[in-house]
Amino acid sequence: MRGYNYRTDDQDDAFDRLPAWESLVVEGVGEVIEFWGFKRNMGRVWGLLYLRDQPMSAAELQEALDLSKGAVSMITRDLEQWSVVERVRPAGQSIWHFVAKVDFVEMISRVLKEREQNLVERVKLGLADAERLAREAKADKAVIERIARMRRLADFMDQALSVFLRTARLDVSKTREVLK
Amino acid sequence: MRGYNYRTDDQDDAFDRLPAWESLVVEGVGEVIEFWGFKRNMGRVWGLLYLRDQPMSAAELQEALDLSKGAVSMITRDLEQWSVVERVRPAGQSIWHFVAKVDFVEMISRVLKEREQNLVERVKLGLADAERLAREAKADKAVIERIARMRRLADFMDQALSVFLRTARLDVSKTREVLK
DNA sequence: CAAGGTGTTCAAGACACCTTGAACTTCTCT
DNA sequence: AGAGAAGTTCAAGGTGTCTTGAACACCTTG
Repeated sequence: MRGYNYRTDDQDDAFDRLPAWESLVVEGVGEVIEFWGFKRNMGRVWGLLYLRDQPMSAAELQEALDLSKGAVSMITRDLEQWSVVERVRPAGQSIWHFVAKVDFVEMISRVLKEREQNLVERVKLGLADAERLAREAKADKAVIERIARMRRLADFMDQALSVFLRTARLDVSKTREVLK
Repeated sequence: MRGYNYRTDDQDDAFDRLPAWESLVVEGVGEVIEFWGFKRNMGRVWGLLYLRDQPMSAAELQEALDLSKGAVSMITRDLEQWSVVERVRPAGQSIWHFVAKVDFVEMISRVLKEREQNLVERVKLGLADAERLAREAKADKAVIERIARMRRLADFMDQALSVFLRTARLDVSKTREVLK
């Protein structure tokens, strides 16, 4: 998988700033998140916030995860938009802090579904057009049939993913709050 | 999603070389394949071979899909390795031709499963280490519990994907050969 | 086995995506 | 309202991945 990791000023990386177990968790979540098509650092930030279970400021995140100021700003904004992180202001503090929310599987589901639906929709329309055009052009009957079969395959893809997402959510909620 | 598309010598692209319906199918398959993490051109090649349902030479593929010679060689090799394309030599021909095989969903399943299993395995090991280290370091009990919960989440991910893949294969085989 | 075409490899290049860091904006407190 | 800190934006640069194209290796046929 692809992985970006700038800011490796020699051995001055995250492994030196965090207890070993925190590094392991943070990097693990980062990889999983990346697998699902998000930015690795979104996972790292969420992971640390979840593990610590206490509000952290942008500066603290920047230090702990060895990110730039800008990166922290953008990543927290993303996480907030996906509502897996919340921005809070502890009593008597003027600085925003972040806390992890736990509807994490929700986020993956939502995005995956959305991305996949856009795609399948588009492809299905394309295949419908293709079928029509092939008919108009009096293409071979077998060709038209194969296009029709592909449309069916697209439907299956859709269904299978729905089942997957339903299962994922179910599994997670079944055990009464895996996280938190 | 990412998409590469070199070799766009002005309007000299694939849309001019193929009947419109073929372009639609080819590009559609390309997009779907890309969604699943493969190279777009793998999908385009397989799509055309499937649609045409007749052996095509490397030169024909190159011309039809506007690829370079090297690209055709590498892509067909990939597809062959995933056994979704077969290399044949029509009677009395010295040139290799390619034909589409139909275990396409199989390919996606196999690869997805493999990729995901590698990842989950690695992450689970990491989380196990993390838990051990946290214990040894006498970290807060709640922290340890949260790490344990994450391990459970990883298991769920595993299961959910298994269900997805099983469903996909089932759906496809249930209807007796969607493709072909 | 020699010539010419067919097929493969791989370094260089192209592209999309991510991150940086400094300029800029907004906020907070006095 | 002003100073300084907190937070955001975005052009420039970095990184990984895919493609190109030419050099090379391999066939095949006469």
